[in-house]
Amino acid sequence: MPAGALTRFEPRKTPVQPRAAVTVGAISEATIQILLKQGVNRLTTTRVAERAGVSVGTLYQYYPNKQSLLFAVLAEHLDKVATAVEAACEQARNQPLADMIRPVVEAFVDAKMERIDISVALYQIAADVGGPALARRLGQRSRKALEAMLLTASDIAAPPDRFAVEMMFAAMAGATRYVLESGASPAMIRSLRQHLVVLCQSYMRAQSASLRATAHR
Amino acid sequence: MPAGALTRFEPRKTPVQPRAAVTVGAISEATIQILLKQGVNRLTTTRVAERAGVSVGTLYQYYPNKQSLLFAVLAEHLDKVATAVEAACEQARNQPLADMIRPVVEAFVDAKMERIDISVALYQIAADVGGPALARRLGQRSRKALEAMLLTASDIAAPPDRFAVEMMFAAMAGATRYVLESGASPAMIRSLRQHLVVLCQSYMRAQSASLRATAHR
Amino acid sequence: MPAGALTRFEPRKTPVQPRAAVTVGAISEATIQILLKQGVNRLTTTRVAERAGVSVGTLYQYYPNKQSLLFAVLAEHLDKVATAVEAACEQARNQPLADMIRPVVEAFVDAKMERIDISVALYQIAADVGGPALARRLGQRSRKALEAMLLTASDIAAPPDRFAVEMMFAAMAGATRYVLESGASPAMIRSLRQHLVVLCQSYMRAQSASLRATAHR
Amino acid sequence: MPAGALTRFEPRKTPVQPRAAVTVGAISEATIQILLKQGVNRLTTTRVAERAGVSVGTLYQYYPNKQSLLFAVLAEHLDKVATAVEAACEQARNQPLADMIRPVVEAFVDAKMERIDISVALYQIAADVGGPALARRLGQRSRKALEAMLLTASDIAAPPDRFAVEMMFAAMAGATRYVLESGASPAMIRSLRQHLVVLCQSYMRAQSASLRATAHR
DNA sequence: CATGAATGAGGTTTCATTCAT
DNA sequence: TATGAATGAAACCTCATTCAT
Repeated sequence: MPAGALTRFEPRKTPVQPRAAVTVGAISEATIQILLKQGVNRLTTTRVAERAGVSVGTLYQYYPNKQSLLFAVLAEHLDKVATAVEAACEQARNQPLADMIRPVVEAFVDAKMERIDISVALYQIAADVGGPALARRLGQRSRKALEAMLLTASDIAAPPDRFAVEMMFAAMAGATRYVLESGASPAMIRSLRQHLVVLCQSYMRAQSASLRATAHR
Repeated sequence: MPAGALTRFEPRKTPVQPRAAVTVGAISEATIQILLKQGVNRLTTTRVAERAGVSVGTLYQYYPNKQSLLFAVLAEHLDKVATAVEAACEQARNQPLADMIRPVVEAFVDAKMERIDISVALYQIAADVGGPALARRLGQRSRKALEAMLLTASDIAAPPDRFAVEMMFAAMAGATRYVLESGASPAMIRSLRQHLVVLCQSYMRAQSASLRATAHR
Repeated sequence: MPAGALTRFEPRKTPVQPRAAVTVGAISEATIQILLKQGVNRLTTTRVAERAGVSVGTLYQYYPNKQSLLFAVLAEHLDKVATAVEAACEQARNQPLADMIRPVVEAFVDAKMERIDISVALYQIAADVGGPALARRLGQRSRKALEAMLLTASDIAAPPDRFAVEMMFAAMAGATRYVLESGASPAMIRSLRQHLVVLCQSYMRAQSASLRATAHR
Repeated sequence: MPAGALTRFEPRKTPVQPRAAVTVGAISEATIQILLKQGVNRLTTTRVAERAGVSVGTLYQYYPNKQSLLFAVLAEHLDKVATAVEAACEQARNQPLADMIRPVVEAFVDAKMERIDISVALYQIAADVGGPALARRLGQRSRKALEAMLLTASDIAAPPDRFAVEMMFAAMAGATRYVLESGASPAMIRSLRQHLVVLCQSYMRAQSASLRATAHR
């Protein structure tokens, strides 16, 4: 996906009247439902409209094409996740490394799990619709928040470098995806939370330790 | 994708005659090429056949339907990766933990990067064709090999548990995917290799360390 | 288009209030603009209304349907042309044939060229909206005016017959259309004027000359 | 229509097998029939295919889109007319002006009238599909043939200039169109033939006479 | 009167798959 | 066995028109 291609998916018009806002919400929700119950291949604009209780024409008043609909749903979800991570990073400043990582990781997992259905549904459409590009955008936002937070860690001389933070985030996302696509039982989710905390803590520690050694010399 | 759904995608017949093998190879390669140059949405059986230099009819002699074709291509790739990981695990037995992890991680990354084009192309179709299920299958194979290897580690009392190994693998796969979908410049790939080694080593160390502590007491 | 079909297109009501007249004018103008800038295929009632600065609902207050709108615009234009020709015929009575033809032809060309944009735009919709029938109506009006004028020609015994006059008019319209659809540069328009004068003069002369010869014998 | 836009309409593949040739012919004919019996607005690709006795899919094997179908039908017709005019011009060389004009005009009218249905049908689609551009192309071909012929006229010093020839052709086409769209009874067609001969003869005579006068001086 | 959200029939086009040659 | 013309269901999307506000 070339840079800037994301603009193609912008919604057609923002609903102003209350009636319209309801309609748009119903369409979003219908999209998720169909994705979950029927799968991407059976996701058609007609079916979405039908389930949302409106006509296709109405759907196309708000989204210029099918992709923009999927894009909007995906973007909204990713935005929520990124926002949750950012908030957690804000909260967790000025603490030892391990105490920073834990709440952030937990915030990420919790945000993903709040609407498990949505999370699972959206993996299916990420491939079309510029999913990678969106994911990268989300990754960058989170990375910045993480970096800012790590600068305030009370027990390390220098924070891990930019790439390490990206790696951590990508690893976290990958493991979460794996669990979600494997069924995501409550037990698994609990394990995921705990293991991801350990994984991120030890990785960050490893990346910053060497720097601290250098700094102390 | 419900369990057992994978059998639906098996190819129609295994080519034994040399001519047939060539044809099948050409079709596979054509699939990748089109995926890369035109995207999933423009991947049609007719186009694949055309690029492979055969007629659609011939394509349908080897694959009962489009999904089975995609499935075959994806399965072949994942199989190569799993095999590479298994071989590395075999090789790396009876060594300290860190010296085990490194070659295995590197084997994984290298297997993925050997045909970057294929890896990238296949992310696009994974959703359609039972990708998650296949990935899980791959994950299990690799996990078994890893577990067997870890049992022989010379410097830990007890290996990380099953879930931790799965986590590690999923994290590795997720980070790799992120890099591949971000463009995968040679520099990034090098960084990925190094960071993943550290990530996996420190995570495995963390998971086994506590056990060792317990064991030593 | 069957005879009588034109009545179906009459506008819904003639605006009497000044505000309404402004609205109707804006709608007409918007129709032309869209026709020119976007083409018939993108001419939608919504777009016309939008460009005219009113809502679709308002548009439908003045025109019962899309066709009636197009019809009105086309009819208005053709009416102006016919009126211009009639006026010229009125003015040019009681003169030698050649001196009659010239001002009438020039009046026709000038009427068409006064709003080149409209002329060009309307060729696009003529087919849909009973254009041929309207054109015939225009042709008849002009023919009558021409016949009346030709009866007063000072230098011929008998005027060309009815069919010849129709031919002349059709030929004039055809040549004008050709020039308009070829781009209608100022130079071409000048040439068109001159050549059409010659063409019509010589044709009319030819048609009436024989009669004169007969009459003189 | 911008220059070069015509290439967009080229047919998708030329039929080679006899079965395919039949199919293509049937599609063309069906297009004309629907145009005549139902009008442009009811001309849909589905309907064309249905009447041709094939499926829509088949239609799209030979024409990449609806426009290309219409374009092909129109182009074929115009080509026949141009060819007829060229042949007539070829035949009529080295004669007095009037004896040249007559057969050429008659050839044009006859070519148009050979399939009156097609001629009438096609006026409807000319507006889309680059009709003006095609008509211009036809005009140029005919003009060249006419110019070449006029150079051999035995009774004039210099032939009419390029623009005059174009005018004559456009006038002829316009008058013919008028008659066709007015119903084209046999009687009208006979009159049209005769009048157009006179019109063209007298116009060409008028345009070349002045030159002859110049030449004799 | 004006607005503009909603409607839904219907149009264009694609593409997996079959089967006569 | 290989071919590729034919199929037709089904997808996406548009737009003239209505009607509750």
